[in-house]
Amino acid sequence: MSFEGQPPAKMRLLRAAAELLANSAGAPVSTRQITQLAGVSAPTLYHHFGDKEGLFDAVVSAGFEEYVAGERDFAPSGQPLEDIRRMWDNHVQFGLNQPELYLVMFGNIRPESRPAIVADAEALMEEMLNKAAAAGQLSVQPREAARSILAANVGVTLMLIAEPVVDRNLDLSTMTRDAMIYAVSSDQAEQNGSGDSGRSSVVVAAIALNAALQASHSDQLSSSELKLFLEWLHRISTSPT
Amino acid sequence: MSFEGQPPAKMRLLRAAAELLANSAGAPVSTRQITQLAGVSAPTLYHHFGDKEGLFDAVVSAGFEEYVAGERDFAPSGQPLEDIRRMWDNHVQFGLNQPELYLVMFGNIRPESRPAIVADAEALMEEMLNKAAAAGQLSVQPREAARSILAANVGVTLMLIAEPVVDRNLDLSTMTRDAMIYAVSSDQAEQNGSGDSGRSSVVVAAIALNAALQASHSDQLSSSELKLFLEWLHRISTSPT
DNA sequence: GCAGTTCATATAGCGTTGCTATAGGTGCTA
DNA sequence: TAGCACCTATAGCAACGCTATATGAACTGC
Repeated sequence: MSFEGQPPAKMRLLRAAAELLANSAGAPVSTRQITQLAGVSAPTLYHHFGDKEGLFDAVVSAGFEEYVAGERDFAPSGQPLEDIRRMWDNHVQFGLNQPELYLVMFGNIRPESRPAIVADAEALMEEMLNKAAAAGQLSVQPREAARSILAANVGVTLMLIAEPVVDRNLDLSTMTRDAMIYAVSSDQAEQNGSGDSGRSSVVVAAIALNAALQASHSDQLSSSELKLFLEWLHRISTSPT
Repeated sequence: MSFEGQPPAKMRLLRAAAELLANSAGAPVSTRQITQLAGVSAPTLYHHFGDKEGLFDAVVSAGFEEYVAGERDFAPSGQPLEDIRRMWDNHVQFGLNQPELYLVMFGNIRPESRPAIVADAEALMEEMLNKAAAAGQLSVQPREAARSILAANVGVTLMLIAEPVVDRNLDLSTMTRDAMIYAVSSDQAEQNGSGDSGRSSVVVAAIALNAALQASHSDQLSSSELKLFLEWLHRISTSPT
């Protein structure tokens, strides 16, 4: 997190607050700790930031801008939905790397003090989804999809933060992520991310197709063909992960 | 919120805390306010609840147990997925009715102080999902689905709480809810509401499986089997709507 | 080169917070 | 009635967020 370009005391306050917040492990961070670490007196803090929350907002803004900047640096992959997956994962990683910052941002949001950051995050997500919509891959409004996906993203990240580090399981994130994208995209063949989630997506798709075939009395295959088809389907569905 | 059966001072503390918390509009509630309203002195609070957070936990527990009780009173509709929708809506409504309580429960959860309530909520959701799984309507493990849905549910509720009351739009909740259930359920023709995808679920599933197979290099079928399998898949995928 | 203004920082301390060391009362069982 | 838990109160500590006030430095206009 860099705070260049700020007057020295202001910058040192930001740095001190960020550092203490990052290492506080849930304990509240006091203004006295911050001003002491910054080598500065109390009124300086209030001169620059108004109050404690103002300082924290500034820290969060800086952190979030960095996150957004990193987000934008991704070369678009040409697959908007893939970009959105990467965005989701980045969001989760940001939260897990800086849980205190994240809790300040998304854990304590209230109507009267809603950080503009939430709106920024929504806008960023919407921007990505616009590309997906332009490519005909979206079945709902980009704005609504963005809000929906972001809400789920926040919920998942908070849940993961709340879990003891040892049994944090990112499958929760992957699964929810894909569920949201799946539900929002029109071209569901786009699904299944590259890499390690590929196989389990095959299984899911096979399960879905299996169930769909059972219910639909499709007549595209003869009964003998169908029998063999279902057998293969079963073999795929029960393949080891 | 009822606290019957408690010793008088303890009960009055719980009631006072609940009332102040409900009307605090985001402002922090002090132990002095609570003890004064309860007509009790400070040490009494600490005797019964250990510390402030202990008291808040107790308030939250009582509120949540009431919510759970109401949840269980629903006569099962026979359509598990419909019950889950109702459960989701109830959760959101609970959060919007008691935002302060809700933020204490889900907004500030940390590994070292994770309320057992989250686990309870997960268990409750899982219980419902088990019925769906028994009815063959689930394409993923009930436990994972429960965690995933609950995470999204929490995220949506927090987002709605963060919004000014005037432009709160429950469509965010409905859409995310249906997206999660849609993605988690096996029988996607079962979906109501936005079933406007046009294509039959068989086709969608076949397309999905096709794409998934292309990307995953599955070795569950021999190359000749796979060739025929894909051909059939293609035939299903291109069947007339 | 100097007065006026503005910005940045410091000393000291106010009121409130969460919490506790200590002790007194109350009602039960023996 | 003695003893013993349990519950509650008085008084006060250390830490908190924050501010009234004052001092120094840097720039501005003449």
